[in-house]
Amino acid sequence: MSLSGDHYNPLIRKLEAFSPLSDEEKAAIRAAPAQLRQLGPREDLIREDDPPTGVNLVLDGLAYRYKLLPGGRRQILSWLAPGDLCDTRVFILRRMDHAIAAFVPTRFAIFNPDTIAGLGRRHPRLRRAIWWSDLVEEAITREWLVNLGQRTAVERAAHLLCEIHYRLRIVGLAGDGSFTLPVTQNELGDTLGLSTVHVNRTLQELRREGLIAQHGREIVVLDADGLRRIGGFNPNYLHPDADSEDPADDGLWAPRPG
Amino acid sequence: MSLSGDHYNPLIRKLEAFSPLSDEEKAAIRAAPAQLRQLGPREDLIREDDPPTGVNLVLDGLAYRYKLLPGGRRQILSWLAPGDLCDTRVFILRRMDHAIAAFVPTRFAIFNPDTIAGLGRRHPRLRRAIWWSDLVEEAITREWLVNLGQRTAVERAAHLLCEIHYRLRIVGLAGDGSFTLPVTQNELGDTLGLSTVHVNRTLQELRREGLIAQHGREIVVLDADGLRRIGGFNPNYLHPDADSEDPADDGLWAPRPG
DNA sequence: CCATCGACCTAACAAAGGTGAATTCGAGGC
DNA sequence: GCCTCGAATTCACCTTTGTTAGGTCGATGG
Repeated sequence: MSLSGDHYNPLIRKLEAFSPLSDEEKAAIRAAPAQLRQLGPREDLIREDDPPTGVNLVLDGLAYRYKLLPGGRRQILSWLAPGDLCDTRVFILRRMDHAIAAFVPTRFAIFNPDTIAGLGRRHPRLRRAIWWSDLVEEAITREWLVNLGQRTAVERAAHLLCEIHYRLRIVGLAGDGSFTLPVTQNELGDTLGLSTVHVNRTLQELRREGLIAQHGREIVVLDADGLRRIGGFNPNYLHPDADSEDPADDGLWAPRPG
Repeated sequence: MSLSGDHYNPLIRKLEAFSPLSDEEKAAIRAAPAQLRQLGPREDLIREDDPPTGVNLVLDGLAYRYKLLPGGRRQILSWLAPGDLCDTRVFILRRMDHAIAAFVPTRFAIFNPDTIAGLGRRHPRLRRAIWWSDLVEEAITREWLVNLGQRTAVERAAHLLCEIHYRLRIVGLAGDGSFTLPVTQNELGDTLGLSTVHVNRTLQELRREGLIAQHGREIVVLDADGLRRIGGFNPNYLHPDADSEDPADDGLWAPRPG
């Protein structure tokens, strides 16, 4: 398949948060051949020690990277939202050092690394945008390290909610006031390095303070500023800035004429 | 300057852990023009919000990435050892989302991004090796997330010691039995997400269990297996495997003939 | 209607780790 | 040899978070 039939392509939406794309660039993305893979809830896309397969793009749903430890412990390393393009270079490695799975039914487009390479080669602005999305993923991981290392339970939870709300808004999956958080408290705990019981206490505190309300799996943000303040959330690490360079001048890592 | 005068180039040593390099490839690295920067202890190379400058290579000493939080909290995000090539693509971003500083007097070679791009363009095997070192840095950050999220203080410390010992050995800066850990307990705490007092208790426990001994800043590994077991250290995430691909066949992201 | 199952929630208690304030140690400078 | 200073160490106490165990609720299926 290719993505050409998709009325709505979340990758385009995501990359345009960095740099506007021409019709030709968008068409190139839509025309890129990909394999479609549909996962049910809690199903693995790829496991630790498996050889990497391709470049994964989340189309809808919600996925996560994780690592298991002896004793049944699990750390969730990142959340992958629609529009997130994962592992653009991981084919270099012999095997995965972590696994990827879906929280809820999730569709992936799986590209051959050559396909992504070709897009970058033919469209310098796409190459820059893809690198930007790689760099943002790395920055998110670092910020999560800050979260686990320095923040209290309430701060961690508030920070995560701000980040997810922000990321979902970029791809049009959340409004200003609310969003869907399709994960259990146990999964939140494995994300935040907290026990399920303490996640429960922590969410209660956020509700008691009037920062959020929950209706099922819908999170209503009652006090966005307060949530940001508690979590110490500063979106700079998501690098929302529009691209500043003229891509025509950008020959980095690209073939040189002659 | 270039690195040509350096009798010993830690980048070559590091990259050869992935893939053996030809004399021509090594010569290309040595000939790459770079700016030398020498930092004193606790001095910053670059601060959060600064625009990225270039691609940084640690030549000797020991450096770290970190992020500050209100209230004087600090999380150290990674340690940068000699041979670590940092931020090969960060020039894409407008500003740094974290800072880099030195633990001890440290020398850096700072490359123009174009220089690194050129190396990769002309030497496919170098490009692969540099990507590998990027991917390993990302994997280390993920493993640190596991460390902070799931492991107890003693486990965290043991894991960090195993990792650092391993990484220093790769570049010939440690033998099997001991290595230098030139950081204070306060800095260890900001790395491990622990208070200084608790780092002290934790190191005492590792000594009491006969796993390590300390002579000043020298760590003597008395029971390497025990330390690995306690820390749950599995070096797979450092991807020590030699490269398996024939670089001649590797045209990914590279200019295509014709 | 009833049984089942997963998720959410609660409570009592235990353990890990943080805090603030000394005190000791050790290397370098005089 | 003595002083100084940062780092390591110790202590008493406290807070946060984990653990174990149970209970409630709602959706699903027989």
